[in-house]
Amino acid sequence: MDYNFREIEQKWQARWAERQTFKTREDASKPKFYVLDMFPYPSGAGLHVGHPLGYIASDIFSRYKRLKGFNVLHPMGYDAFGLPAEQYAIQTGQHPEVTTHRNVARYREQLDRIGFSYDWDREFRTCDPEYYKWTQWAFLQMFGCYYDNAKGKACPIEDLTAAFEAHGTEGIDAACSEPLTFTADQWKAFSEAEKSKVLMNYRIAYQGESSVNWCPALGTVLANDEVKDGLSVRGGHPVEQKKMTQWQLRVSAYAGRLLESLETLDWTDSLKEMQRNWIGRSAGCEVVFPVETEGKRTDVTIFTTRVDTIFGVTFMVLAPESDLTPLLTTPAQKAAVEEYLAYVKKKTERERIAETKTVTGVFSGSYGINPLTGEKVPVWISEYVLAGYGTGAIMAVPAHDSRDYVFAKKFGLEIRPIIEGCDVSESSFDAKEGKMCNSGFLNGMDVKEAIEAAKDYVEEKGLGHRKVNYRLRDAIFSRQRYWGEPFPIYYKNGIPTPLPLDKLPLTLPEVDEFKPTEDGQPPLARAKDWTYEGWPLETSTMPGFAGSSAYYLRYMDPHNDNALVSREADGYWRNVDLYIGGTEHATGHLIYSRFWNKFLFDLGYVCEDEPFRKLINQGMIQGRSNFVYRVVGTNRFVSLGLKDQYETQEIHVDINIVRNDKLDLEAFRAWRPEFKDAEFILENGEYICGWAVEKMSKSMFNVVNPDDICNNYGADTLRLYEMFLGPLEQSKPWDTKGIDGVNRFLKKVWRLFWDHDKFIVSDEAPTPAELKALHKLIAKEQEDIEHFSYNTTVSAFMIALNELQGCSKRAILEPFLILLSPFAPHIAEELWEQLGHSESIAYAAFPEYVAAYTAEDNATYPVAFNGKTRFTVDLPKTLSPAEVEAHVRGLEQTARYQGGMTIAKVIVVPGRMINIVLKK
RNA sequence: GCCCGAGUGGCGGAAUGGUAGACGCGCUGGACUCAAAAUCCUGUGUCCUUUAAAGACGUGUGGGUUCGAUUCCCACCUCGGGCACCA
Repeated sequence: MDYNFREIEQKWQARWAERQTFKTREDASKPKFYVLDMFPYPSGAGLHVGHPLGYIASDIFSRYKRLKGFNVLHPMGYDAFGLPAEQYAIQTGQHPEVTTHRNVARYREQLDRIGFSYDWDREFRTCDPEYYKWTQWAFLQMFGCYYDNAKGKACPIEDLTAAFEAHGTEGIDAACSEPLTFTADQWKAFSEAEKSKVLMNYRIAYQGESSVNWCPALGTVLANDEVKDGLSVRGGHPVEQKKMTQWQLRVSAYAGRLLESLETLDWTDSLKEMQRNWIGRSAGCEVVFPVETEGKRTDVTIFTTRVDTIFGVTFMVLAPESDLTPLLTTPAQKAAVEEYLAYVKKKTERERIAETKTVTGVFSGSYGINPLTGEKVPVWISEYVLAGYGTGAIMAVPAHDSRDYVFAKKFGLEIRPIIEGCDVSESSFDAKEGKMCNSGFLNGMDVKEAIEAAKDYVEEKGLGHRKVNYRLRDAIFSRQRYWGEPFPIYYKNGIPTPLPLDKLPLTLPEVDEFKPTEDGQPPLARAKDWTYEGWPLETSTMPGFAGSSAYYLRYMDPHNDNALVSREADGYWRNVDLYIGGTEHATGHLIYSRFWNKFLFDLGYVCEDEPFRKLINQGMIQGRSNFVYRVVGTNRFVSLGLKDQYETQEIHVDINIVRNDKLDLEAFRAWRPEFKDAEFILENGEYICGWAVEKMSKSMFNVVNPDDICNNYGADTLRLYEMFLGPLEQSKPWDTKGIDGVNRFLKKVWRLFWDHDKFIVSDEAPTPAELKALHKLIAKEQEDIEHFSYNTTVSAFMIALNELQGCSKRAILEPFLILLSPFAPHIAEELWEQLGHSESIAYAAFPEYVAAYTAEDNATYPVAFNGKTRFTVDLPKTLSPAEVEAHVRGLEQTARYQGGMTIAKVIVVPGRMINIVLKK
């Protein structure tokens, strides 16, 4: 019998489904292990060979953990709301649900061929109303909560209103959009609308004004990645910055906790670093500078991390968008300032970022007073100060801040060094080192010392206070689009009011078109009767990350209609033990999920503070493109080795008509009409193509479809080969050339059991050498899988097979199949069954490793003289280093290699190496 | 500009202080075959040498630590990734 992978793979995929081999239940008798892939967005293009890389790795780990006796949760589903389906709908008029359904079916078909051990009973899509009910539910929870800084957690908004009733804002320490102050009496006197507005300032899900990319032509807000060079990516329409009221999530309230608990996670350092940068903690000081405008005094609070340099302040700068800008502009400067503001407003976010080299600004006419020195300094307005960070105002110290320096040079402002011996003639001195000078009481101190001393001083004198700022912004949560979760909010007398929980899910309404309305309303405004009890419902929808923020919780209990996840299921599965996915989600999904989870944790709905304990980022699989070289102006194509003799043009050629870089000439002529009469300049009778590693994409003709690999080599070969390609976390090119190696390996495995039509497995006792090969493999596989070094595990299989050549003994082959089964489950199941087992190999016991079989009695020591190996010697492993040394010193060869020198010392590395150090 | 990560045969890669190049691809020669495919066996870092033995060189470059460095330290070069007026 031959290794008929097609038959075997079909048979076992059907059988796993039929027998529900991978159905998972809570089982208190077993330790749990939750393995999760970042679920895919089902695009119209289907999967290419790069997509399943992470899925294969997680599947191997899942199967391995099952063999180790764990109860493994390994689910899959789809992130199905999103822009591409909607855009396609706008163009074709097809309902996004239809295209999404079609794409999901195609993905499922492709995934099924690879033989994953998912529990498909737990599958759901983020666009299923039964699921997005819980996305809406979570939103309402956030709407109903505020963040109490003193308690360090989210609390019901009722606690806050009770406090307002009792004593107004006195003693409240809550995360808010802007600080408010009122008394209990004032609160009681507020109208319903005013109260609602005040509470919005505190809610975790709130409506607030923020600056967004607005595209008038498309009538929608666009995300930053949908805008390029000030134009919309789709359509090329101009995009402007506009202040709009949007739903937002108060992620910033969690900045400190998101940063701190990074320490507890088993993620790569680079990923944690990316999140740290994104959260951007900076500890500094807020200081009040009184500013005089035409005799009027305004207190301006600035934020700085370098209070120590306050004696070097020679001017101040306001952000153009700051509320203070109009207040501090003198009549004399009014025209100039307004002109500048108009100029700034015209620029898009992109242009502002792109033109960081050009320095712009205008003088306000006002002067601030340095609270430490009493000195008067001019107040400028410049776009290099951001309204959204700190207080939107800074003190400028050009001698010790490079941005202030450039600004001072451009506008001829004073640069005053306050660190001894630094040279500021060419650039500022930003380093936090040196001794202070020209700085009053700070003189003579080291910079680090001075920072603390200055902070203490400012606080003592009541001039300011210590302050920690974060760069992390609140997440804008509404989109003017159709294909997303509707907000469970209606407007009663214009006041945003939550829908009652028993009205969830609020399902997406039908609309005649998926575009915004003519007057710029979101698509949901087209729906008939989009109201609740006669009041209008919110017409924007939630963004893509809403549905993916808590999906890992839903897999624990996917059919529960009473809760996102039951207490029991959550208590059993807790959180994800291993999460595999790409780095591109480092500052999106992986921040939002952590925030979402922490919020639910605060409310007691989940038992773990962090969602993903260990995270592995699989690398990208790039494409390997092939080229042909056309002699310029002709239809002649020259082979790679001869192309330098001609003037040529490089042309991408479909990799499906190239094998081992050799072009199939007939297929090439048939590929495109213009190549029908192509002529070739061959070398050694063949046309050799050039190649390059590029992104896998249709336009490069280098897309490899996993279905083709499954047809030609089988899913087991695909799985092994994807792992064999290189380290999981590294980006690497796909090259189908090498796949024959692993395919050959599987054929050889088959032949251990079958000699043509004869099943040849015997019950003979294995030899010590065979046992040793097996146990070496057991040890290696365990070590490598735990470290996600799958490529070396595949190598270890190949080495073991070479050592076990011709061994058809049951006592060896049974454990060998178990070891192989996570990697190549179909062939392992088939042969396992042929050995007489009726139960699936998936739940066999991982073979135990017997140390005795891997330990050699003798070690072969290389003997080196001054580091150069001269000969080897076989010695029992049991010898102590001293005994080995004595033996080696006594050898005849040792004397021969000494060459008149004397032995200074002998270094023995037990079991590895002997080095004899010689001296004259 | 700042912060990470990586540089090893023709190619993917292995070795984390102890015989560099495991394993696989490709290539060489051979067996089987009328022939091809498939399969099996052999060799395969570079240089010197007719060949072999033996030797020298060899992990981006230059230094250092060490009996011994791909591995640790310093500087530089190249590539990849992330952040970027965040006061």
